[in-house]
Amino acid sequence: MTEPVRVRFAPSPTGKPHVGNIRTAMYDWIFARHTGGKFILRIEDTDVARKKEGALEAIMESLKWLGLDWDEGPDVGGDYGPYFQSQRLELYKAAAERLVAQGDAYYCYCSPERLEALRKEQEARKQLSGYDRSCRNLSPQERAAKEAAGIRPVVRFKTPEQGQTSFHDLIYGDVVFENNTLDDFVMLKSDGYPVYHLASVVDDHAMKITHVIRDEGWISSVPRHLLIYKALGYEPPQYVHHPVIVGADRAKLSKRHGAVSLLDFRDIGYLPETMFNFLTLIGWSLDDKTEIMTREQIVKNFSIERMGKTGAFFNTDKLDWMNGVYIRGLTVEDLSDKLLPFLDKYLPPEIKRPLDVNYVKQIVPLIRERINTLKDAAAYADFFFVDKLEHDASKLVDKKMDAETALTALKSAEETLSSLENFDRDELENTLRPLADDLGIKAGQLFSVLRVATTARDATPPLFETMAVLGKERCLKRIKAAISRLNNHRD
RNA sequence: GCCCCCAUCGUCUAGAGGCCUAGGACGGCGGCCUUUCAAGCCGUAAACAUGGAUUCGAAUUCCAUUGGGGGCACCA
Repeated sequence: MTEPVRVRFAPSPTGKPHVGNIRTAMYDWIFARHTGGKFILRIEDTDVARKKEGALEAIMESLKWLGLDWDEGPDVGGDYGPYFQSQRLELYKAAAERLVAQGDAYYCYCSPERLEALRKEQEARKQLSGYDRSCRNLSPQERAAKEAAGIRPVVRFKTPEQGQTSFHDLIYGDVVFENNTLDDFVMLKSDGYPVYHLASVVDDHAMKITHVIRDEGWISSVPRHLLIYKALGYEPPQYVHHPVIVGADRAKLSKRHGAVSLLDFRDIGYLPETMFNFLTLIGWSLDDKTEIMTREQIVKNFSIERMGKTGAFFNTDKLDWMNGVYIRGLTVEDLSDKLLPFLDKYLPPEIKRPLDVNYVKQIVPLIRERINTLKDAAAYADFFFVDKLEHDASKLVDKKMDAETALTALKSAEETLSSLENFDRDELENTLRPLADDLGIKAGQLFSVLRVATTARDATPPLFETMAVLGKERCLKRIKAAISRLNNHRD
């Protein structure tokens, strides 16, 4: 019988998680849900210096926004807590001391200065090879002297100098390392905090983690982990390393690649379902054609075997397209609700708040297939809200028309429209098409002038619908304004 | 310098020896629809890094080379 799957997302609280970090969490979560296992959130806060205020909140917020709920973690607890490594220091210390007692580790009293000098020298010789093991065989007397001098030691692992360490990665396959390419790495710092290698091994074992899913960059530290597992007599987990997301320069994604935090995408108006779908598709595919998938479909069909091993670029063009697909799939009600806070935030400040929900609902069908992010709506639809339009005289006069004709058209339109009773889409069309005939111009020409007059734009949703939503009063006012603008311009 | 990983259209990918004159998607280009802009639909250009080897047959296997990425911290 196989044990139930337990996977963990183990971020260190150093900032807002970017899409690469979060994709790892997604694979964890999807795999857990797919197998009916548990998804655990563990905070690796063992580096006091790098810890950032608000990072924990940002991590949880990111996960929640994407719908990645955790079964055990800092806030919800669980049988294997605590879930902050800073609260598990005794465990790491005990493990380290045990390894020292067993002869698999030793105390090292080398000063940071000495290590720094050593590294410098190795770099100069182009022979980086790690710690020189000078404390590996200190005599009891030597050690006592160092202790007496008040030096707080670190604990280093006694890496075998021969043999090899290998493992089978579920994505990358078999990987072999020569032990003599590894050094005696630090497990426990002098401040009593563990280093990642020790802490993650101790915790993964204590928390009964079955699969370690993390990015490819960790492959090179697996042998260290394996060595610790072996010394401690623990069974190692299955390893699942996945490729990273890269920036435009093909280097691993990081802060310097711009706005890549997941929460930034939320704030620009990408939908969580878009991000979920899109991010899984970087590095995983269902088949040779399926791209738009619900969370349920992904969970149901997910498999590690179908994950790739090549680093991938985060293509925002495709993301925009996909977000558009999801936006168009929303009901008017739903999209209106989602749009409201974005309109509120990004529409010009002089527009009266609160915005009229029912008015927004009328606008939504007109802009739905014209926006790719929720934020786009404000810039696209502001003419529905602003009070005074700034007409561009050159736009008012269509290329195929002179100012005189445009003016005449606007005046006739104003006169005709003012007598309309319903001012709905059909009535507008039934009135304006014949009007173009009467004026002796093409329908398109008339529509063009009216479009600019009523919206100050040359690209808008369909004219009749737009005018109907704007309403008779507002349209007539704007047409009048356009007429006087043209008059002034002519003089 | 040493170690590890990777390599199909511009991008994300399908492809696990013959189904590949390499499929899909985004983006590009052309067209249709059309009152503008979109959306939608149709079409089109575009890739197996290179060299060997194995095989009747290789994008698929093996070995080099080249290129890219990562690691070699009292960071994770």
